[in-house]
Formats: sequence, structure tokens, C-alpha cells
Amino acid sequence: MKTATRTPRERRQERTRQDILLAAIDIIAEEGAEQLSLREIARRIDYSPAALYRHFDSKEAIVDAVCNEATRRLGDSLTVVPETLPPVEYLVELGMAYLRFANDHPQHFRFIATWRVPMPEDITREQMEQAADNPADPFSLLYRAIQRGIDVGLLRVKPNYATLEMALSMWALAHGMAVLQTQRLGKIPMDYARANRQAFQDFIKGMGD
Amino acid sequence: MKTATRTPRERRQERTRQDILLAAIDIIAEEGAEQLSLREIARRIDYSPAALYRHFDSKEAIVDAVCNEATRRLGDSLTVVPETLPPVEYLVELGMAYLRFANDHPQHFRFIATWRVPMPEDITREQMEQAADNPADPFSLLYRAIQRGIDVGLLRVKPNYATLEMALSMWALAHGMAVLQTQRLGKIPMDYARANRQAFQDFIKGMGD
DNA sequence: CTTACACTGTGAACAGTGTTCACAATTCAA
DNA sequence: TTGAATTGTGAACACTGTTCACAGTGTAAG
Repeated sequence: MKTATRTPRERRQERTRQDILLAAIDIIAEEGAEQLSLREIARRIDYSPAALYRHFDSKEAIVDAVCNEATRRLGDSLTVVPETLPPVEYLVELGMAYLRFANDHPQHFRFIATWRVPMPEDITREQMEQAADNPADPFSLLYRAIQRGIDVGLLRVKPNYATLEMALSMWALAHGMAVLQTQRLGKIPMDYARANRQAFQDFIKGMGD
Repeated sequence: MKTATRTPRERRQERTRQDILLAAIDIIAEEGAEQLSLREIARRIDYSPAALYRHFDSKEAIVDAVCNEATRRLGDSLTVVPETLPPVEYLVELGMAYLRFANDHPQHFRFIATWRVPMPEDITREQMEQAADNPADPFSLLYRAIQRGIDVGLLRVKPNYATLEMALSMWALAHGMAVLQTQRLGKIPMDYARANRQAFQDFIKGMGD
């Protein structure tokens, strides 16, 4: 599989575009999102601030691209969970992977959580219901796992509460725990790994009857 | 009960301090948090920008105060849930009230959720375990309700997963759902009220065995 | 090879931001 | 009435995102 860009010009373009994004990501990781400025990005990659506008329409566009990249990385760290696990275990480990990412990259997680929930852009019911063929997408992973749980009889569909609703609730739980724990609540002395696991297990259990 | 401030001077001080905060809250509600600027606040209350520094050390201090005020309001809309309800129903309604606030005041909720999770500042285990006497605090409401559920036998304590952990998980679920639904996910056509209720019920159910 | 032309990068400028500070005006107590 | 403390201000500073005319470069056509 080759890159779609042909000419040297386009390759150079694509490269500095990536440089801009990587610099932005570094700044966020090192100094926090509020320190992200066009001038700092430009300084790091030896350009003038104005030059960035040859690659992005605005700072917001850069922020958006960074969000997408960070979301992609979060998605990657979810795909490492072996999909061969039994449904319940798989769901629990998905949630734990989500929390691990938030814990390992707090700045990035805070960043994307501030601007948007790290989820695929447009979720419609039809789109989701045919998502079994989209293996890479992180929300699809969750959706399919829920569906599997239903098929096996571990989860029970209720009125107005089917696969999509369960998947969203599960995502909400993971996201909420991640937000809570990447903020000042890390101070409370408790065994987070165990507690988190228990919370996921309980929730799944509760969806089963 | 009289105000603690005595002299006319102190009363005037307190009043313009409130004016500043109210202006800030209005701006956030009307134009969004990113439009909040000291100059706009000053314009609205007929002061120069520099004058604000007689009442607050920095913009961050104003933001902090606004956060506290918004958190207080969120807490108020949780206290309307009658504490006489049976434990499970009470917990569900508490969560629904949280979501209702987020839905009714999306800008304010987004604002506090961006800067901090809307929770009391310092939560320690000891502090929580003697919180039965702090009726007003919203997290204490949740904590006590969980405790009641345990006492009645509806919730089961597990290793490393007692009252505090359950309360935090429940808060995380509500917060996560609120964040998800105040973002672009409101587009998905589904019966949110029913789905949310079901999610809370399932979660509580799952903590019961 | 030379002539066009599109592309790339820049410095300077603009309007906006949070913040500071010397200074004037006011309020208040002695 | 005097004196000090409080209150408010305009001007300035350093920063931000953004625009734009301009110079230099790369590329493709004649």
C-alpha cells in the first residue's frame, strides 16, 4: 500500500503538516494544552507563525487534527485487547484499556476530552447496526462486543435499551471514570485498578438481568 | 441570620464582586465559555478591565469562583430529589437530576466539566465516612444513599469496593453520560430519558450481587 | 534554456487578550 | 480639616490568532 501523494511537492507538504501536528502534540504533552500557541509550534519546527497558515486554515483546524490523531491513538490502545476473550472479560478489559490510556497520557486525554468526547464523529443507528464489518473503529469494537454478549445471553435487551444504548452507557462509564481519575481525584487512597474492574463487572452484570 | 460583612464599604465590595460573577455567568450562558473575557465582563458592569483586579487576583480566580457557583447550583438541583425515596429509586433520580442539569444548562455544565469535575474539592476517605452529618453537600447525598443501600442489603460490599468506590463509580457514570449527551451525541435518535434510567437501574442492580 | 506561473515562506501589522502600575478621585476616620 | 486608605482609570506591556503584500523558490510549458 503506497501513499496517495505523488509529487515531491505534495510529499514535502505532507511532511511539514505532520511536523506541525507532532510539535503540537509534544507541546501539549510537555507543557499542557493551554500553552499550545501557533508561535510556539512555529518556533519548534523553524517556521514563522504565518507559515502554518499554508497548511491549516486556523488554529482550530490544528486543534481538530490533533484531536483526531489523539483519538486514533486511544483507539489503537483499545485494539490491543484480544477480541478472542469471552464477552464479559473482553468488555472489562476494553474499559481498563481506556482508563490506562487516560492514565498514561493525561494531558492528551484531558485535551481531547475538553474539545470532544473521543468518539467517532457521526454515530447513527443504521451506521452502527452494520458496523460489524469495521474492525478498526474503537466504538465498533465495543458495539460488537455488546452484541456478542447479547447473542450469548449474557446481556439482555430491554425496551428502548438495546445494543447501541448499552454501548453508549458503557462508554459513558469508562469516560466518566477516566475524567474523574485524571483530575484531582487521584488523591484518594484506594486501589483504582481493582475498583475500576469491579465497577465494570458490576455494570455488565447489571445489564444481564 | 445576617451577612457577616459589616461596613458599607464591605457591602459595596461584596456587591460588585457578585456583579462580576453574574456577568461572567451570563456571558458563558449567552456566548459560550470561550467568549469570556475580562474586557467583556468590565463592559457589562461599567467598569474598566483593571478595576476587576480590585476584587480578583486574576482571570483564573474569576473562573474558579464561577466554577464554584455553578457547582453549587448543580448541587442545588440534586437536593430537590426527595431523600425519602427508596434507595434504588433515589439513586436513579439523583442521576437523572444530574443529567437534567447538564441538559438544561449545557454551557455551564460544559464549563465546569472542562475545568474540573463538579465535585467537592477534597474528598478523603475519613472525611466521607463521617459525612452523614453534611446534608447539603451533593456528593454526600450520593454517599449516604449508597450507604443506605448497603445497609438495606440492596448493594453488596466487595473487596476494595465499598461505599466510597461505589459512590465514585455511580458519579462517574452520571458524569460520563452527561458529557456524552451534551456533546454532539444528542443527534442520535433515541429515548434518552428511558435509556438513562435503565442504565442507572442496571448499574445499581449490578452492584447488588 | 527561458519564460511564466504557482507555490512557499516571511516580516510587519492589526485587533484582541490578561496583566501591571503610576496616578487621580473618592471615601472614611481621626 | 487633615491624612490615610480605598477605589477606579488610562496607558502601557507582552502575549495571542490572523492577514497580507512581498520576496524567493520550484516546476512545468514553450
